[in-house]
Parts: sequence; structure tokens; C-alpha cells
Amino acid sequence: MRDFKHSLPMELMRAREAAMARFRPMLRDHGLTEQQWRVIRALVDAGGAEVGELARKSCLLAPSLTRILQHLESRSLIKRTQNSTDHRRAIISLTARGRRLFNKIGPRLESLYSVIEDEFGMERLAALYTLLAEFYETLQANR
Amino acid sequence: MRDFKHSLPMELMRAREAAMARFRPMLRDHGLTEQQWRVIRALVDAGGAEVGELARKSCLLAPSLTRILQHLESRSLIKRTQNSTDHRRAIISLTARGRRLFNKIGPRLESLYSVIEDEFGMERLAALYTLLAEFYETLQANR
DNA sequence: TGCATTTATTTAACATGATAAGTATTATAG
DNA sequence: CTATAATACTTATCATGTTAAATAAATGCA
Repeated sequence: MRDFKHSLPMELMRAREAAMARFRPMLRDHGLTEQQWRVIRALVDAGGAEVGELARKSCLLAPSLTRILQHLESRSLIKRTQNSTDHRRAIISLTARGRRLFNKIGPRLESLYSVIEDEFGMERLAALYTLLAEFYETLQANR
Repeated sequence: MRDFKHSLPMELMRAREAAMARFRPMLRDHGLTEQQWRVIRALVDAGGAEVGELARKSCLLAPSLTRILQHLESRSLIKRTQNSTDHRRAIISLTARGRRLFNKIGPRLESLYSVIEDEFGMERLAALYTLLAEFYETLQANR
């Protein structure tokens, strides 16, 4: 049998954890989890989105997103607007406060990311991105 | 700012999730979570290990592992042996039942893994492994 | 129109992730 | 030899992951 150390899901997880260990402390300093940040960032990117769309963009399962949105709403970082034609769909968007938080955290995370880019090298990083995207596409295609 | 879609932790997560989606249903059929399986597999690999060692090998945080071991012990899949010289250390090992479960599931997961190998190609998979390991080492080194 | 079906989201239940604090045991300095 | 620090886990707490089921609104069709 293949060596346990060479389990692909484990390697992906370890690499991810190594990166997140750099980012998590700063998010925590601002009272945000990694997942909450993903939602905020996806909202900046989309400028308002339905819950399902948001789940895809932020790579969260619907039940997790439901709880996160409740949390962010209680902190007045996001708001909900009912779609007038389809009452199942709520449109989520950032509040001014949410945008301010993003503007404060975003640049700091980017600079942490730049450090990683310098350490690992842009070329290898680009190669990694490409392989990951191809891997994902391959597995989705034959699902 | 860098495009949200190109967040490395997200790409790592998506790739990992695409792979796990292939494995998880079979584990679930045998009443195991992905993490429980990692513990069992690490124990087969090590043939008995202390809790801390097991946490490292299976990439689990100590509190998670504590709960998982309690669960696996209640199912009689693992057993604890006290280290006679250091009573803080408990040595964990698989029971015969745990080994039987491993022998049943292991080959099936391997064949699912082979499918991925065929779809994505051994060379690209090897390249991905290499990049992931290098990435991890780079980030650990400069921690 | 009326009703079964689909779609969008939420709830529920159990398991794990992440951080901090607690407990028991061993090692170590004075 | 003893008080203190370090080590190895475990508990506690809150947040998310995962699956199934529930709810509610919109669609499709007889």
C-alpha cells in the first residue's frame, strides 16, 4: 500500500494549514474567523449576492454559511435585502461597517501573502495554482 | 488586489474537497469519518503510538484527537496501554477489530485513489506532491 | 386552478477545528 | 528533597463541517 505520508488530501491540508497559520492570527485580532473573512471578501468581490451564490464563492456549505451570516448580521457587518420577485432569495451585502473592516484587514493580509510569494517564488506558486486548478477540474469533470 | 478566486488556501481546500468527495461516502458506509480513518491509518503505519505522536501523524489537533480516541475506544477499534515508566503517556494501538476494519476499507480506498491517478496522470500527481511538500517546508522553515 | 415537484434556505444533530484553561505526571533548579 | 517549571493530555467553549430533514416559496403540469 501507498505510504501514509503520501496521502494527497493530507498533503493538501498540511500546505493549507501552513499558509493559514500565517493569516489566522491577524484575522483573530479583528475578531474574525477564516470563514467569516471568506464571506466578507466574496461580498466585496461580488458586491451583493444571494446566499447560494455566496456559498459557492466562499467555498462554504449552506448550513455553515447560514450560521456565519447570522453572526455577521448580529455584528452589523452585513445586511439582507429581500428579492421582491422571489421571496426565497435574500440578497446579502456588506454594510459600511463591513466595508471599513475589509479595508482595514485586506491590505495587511495582502502583505502577508507577498511574503509567502517571496519565500516560495512567484513561478513555483503559479505552477502550484495551475496544478491545483487542473486537479480540481479533472475531478469535477468525472464526478 | 489579487483576485479572490486566486486565494491559495481556497484553491488548496477546493482540490482537497474534490478528492475527499470521492472517498467520504465509502468511509461513511463503514461508520467512519475522514478524521477517524486518518487515526486508524496512522496506527497501522506506526503500530502503536503515543497520543502526541498520533496527532502529528494524522494531522489532528490534540483536542480533536482526544475526542476521536474516546469515540474509537467506545467502538472497540483501539485500545490504550499505560506506559509503565511515564504515566502521562498512553500508548494507543488498534484492536483486532480495528485491524479488520482497516483491512476491509483500505483496499477499496486504494482503488478509488487509483482512479484519480489515472484521471489526472501519475506525472502531474507527482509534480503536485513535490510542490506541496516544498511549499510546506518553505513555510515551516521561515515560521 | 390545484397539487405534486423543484428550488432556496434554514434547522437539527453529531463530529471536528481552534484557542484557552485545567489536570496529572515528570523533570529540574536550588 | 522540595518548590517550580515543563510535558502530555484532557476539558471547556465557541465556530464550522457534514449529512439529513424541515420549511417556505416558486414552478410545472394535469
